[in-house]
Amino acid sequence: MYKRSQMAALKTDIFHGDCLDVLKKFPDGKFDLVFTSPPYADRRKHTYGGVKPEEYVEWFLPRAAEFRRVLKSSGSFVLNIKEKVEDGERHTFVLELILALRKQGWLWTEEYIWHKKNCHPGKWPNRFRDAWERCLHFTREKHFKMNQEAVMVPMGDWKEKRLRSLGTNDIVRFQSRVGSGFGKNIANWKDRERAYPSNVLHLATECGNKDHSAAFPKSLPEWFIKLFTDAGDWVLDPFVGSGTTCVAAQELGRNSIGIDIKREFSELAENEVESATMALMERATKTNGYHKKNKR
Amino acid sequence: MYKRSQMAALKTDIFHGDCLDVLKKFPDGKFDLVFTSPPYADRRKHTYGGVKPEEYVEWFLPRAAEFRRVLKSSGSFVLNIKEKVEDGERHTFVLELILALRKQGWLWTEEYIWHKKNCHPGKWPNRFRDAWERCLHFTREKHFKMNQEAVMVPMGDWKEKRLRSLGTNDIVRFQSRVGSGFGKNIANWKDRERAYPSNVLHLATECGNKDHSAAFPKSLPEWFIKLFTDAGDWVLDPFVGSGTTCVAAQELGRNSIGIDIKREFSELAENEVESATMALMERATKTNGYHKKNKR
DNA sequence: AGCTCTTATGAATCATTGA
DNA sequence: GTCAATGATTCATAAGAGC
Repeated sequence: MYKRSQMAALKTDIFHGDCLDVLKKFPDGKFDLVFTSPPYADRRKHTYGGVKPEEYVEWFLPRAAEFRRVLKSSGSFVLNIKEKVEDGERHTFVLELILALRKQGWLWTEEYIWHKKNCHPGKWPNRFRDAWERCLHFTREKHFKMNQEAVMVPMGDWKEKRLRSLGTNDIVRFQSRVGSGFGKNIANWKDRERAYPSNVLHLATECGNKDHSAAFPKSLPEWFIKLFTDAGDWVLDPFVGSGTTCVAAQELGRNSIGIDIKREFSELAENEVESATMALMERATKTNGYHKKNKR
Repeated sequence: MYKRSQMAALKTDIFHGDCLDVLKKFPDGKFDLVFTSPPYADRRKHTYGGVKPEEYVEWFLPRAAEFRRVLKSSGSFVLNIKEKVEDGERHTFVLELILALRKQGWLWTEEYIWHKKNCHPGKWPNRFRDAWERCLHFTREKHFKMNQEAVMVPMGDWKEKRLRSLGTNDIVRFQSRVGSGFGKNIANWKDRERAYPSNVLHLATECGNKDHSAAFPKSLPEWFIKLFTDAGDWVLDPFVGSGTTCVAAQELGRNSIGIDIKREFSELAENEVESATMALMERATKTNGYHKKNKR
């Protein structure tokens, strides 16, 4: 919850264009976190992104160099990505990208796993449903900003009391919450103890009744924003899509810049951010309502 | 549960030596599955395996060539591995290994994630607990043996509610199909109690009362043995350690060969297999007890 | 408010058909 | 023959409606 005065100071801007060009405007070391989910390599030319797997690394590297320039030395770069299947095999372009980014000077500090609890259904003779994506964590330096306490998870004495009455599915689900820090019921639990999460995040993909679709749920950037930035810091998403990262940043009191090459996306992102702003302000107004009324 | 006669026909052998040499004894295409968790690369020389990260790929490749030779063309090679942290960064030798194995002719069909539900505790300033490992799935051919039904899991509780009435969207989806698919499909769903798993495995690490610790729980090889072999097939673990893979294979009615270069391990594995055999036979004896008594 | 129940849909992949 | 489009298959979640 943020007061109006704080919100007013917050900046959230969406730019239309190729991040390679747009980022030229920004000074060195502006951002504390780059979080993004770039267009995945795709064999078909005319889909969004349309970068062929063979050319992906080459296409990505100059952009990554700009991310590196505008990132603070204490900052983090989190890349949400997953290789598709082509011709029955997993692509190797993500592996090659990791190797190439290291050559560019990035440290491959960690690989977080996003476990998609409700992955896409389907059945094939040679594989199961793909229920995970990589969240690659790169840094410029060995020492970087990390607020581990910000993503701690409440834990109850669930082992003794509840475990027996639950089915296996519930246990998995419970573990999921402990691992991720999300889930509505968590607020209701008595906060007896708090535990650090692991490097496996259990989040469902958002599949509400929205007319557009984000690549990832808001809770994904939320988690990394809380972990790698403080309030008032600057977050960048160079492939912002429908604006999810910027909305998350704004709601958490961080400044953010989003860039997208598709006009329909940058416009959509602006709308998303705007309506999120309205919602936040409304909440803030209600919270401060009594004072405001009296002052008038 | 297997009868004595079946068990008697089962072979489970442990060999001492470097798998590169030992495998020379075996003919081409003997095995249906190679499941293993090799010694991890380690900077410190005197630990088990003692292979340096820089030399890991070079060390692994000739052995992988032998695995490939002794594997049936319909077989699978599952490699449980995870890069350690060195100097604050994740090693890249696993990525390089995947690329090298593809060059050797393997197909990188899939990457399964083993989510370690109760992973090792610990706290570091720059990372969380590591709660996952890779299970890399390589094959020789695009079409290979896969018994998906053998690893199906109970469905979530959503099913009962869902099936009471079909949503309009379901109807639309069904209608998009040709002709009589509608009724057929409902029947499919109604009888379905079990669902196919995803490529994320939720298994706890074993923390039993044993005085030694296996690298992975028995349930890990069990899952892949059920998935990629039939009863009576042949399983190989070229770095068998304490024998977990062979025990799992035997209990599932598969023949198996285990190899380890450390004598203490190959001996331990033999003991493990032997006591597992005893346990199995005892169970079988009890099951068949009535007949046996009468026959005597 | 807090349940239960309904409904849409999601960075999927393979086999088949069509150009 | 190569490449692109379409259909078939499938599970779990959360928003929204109803009570």
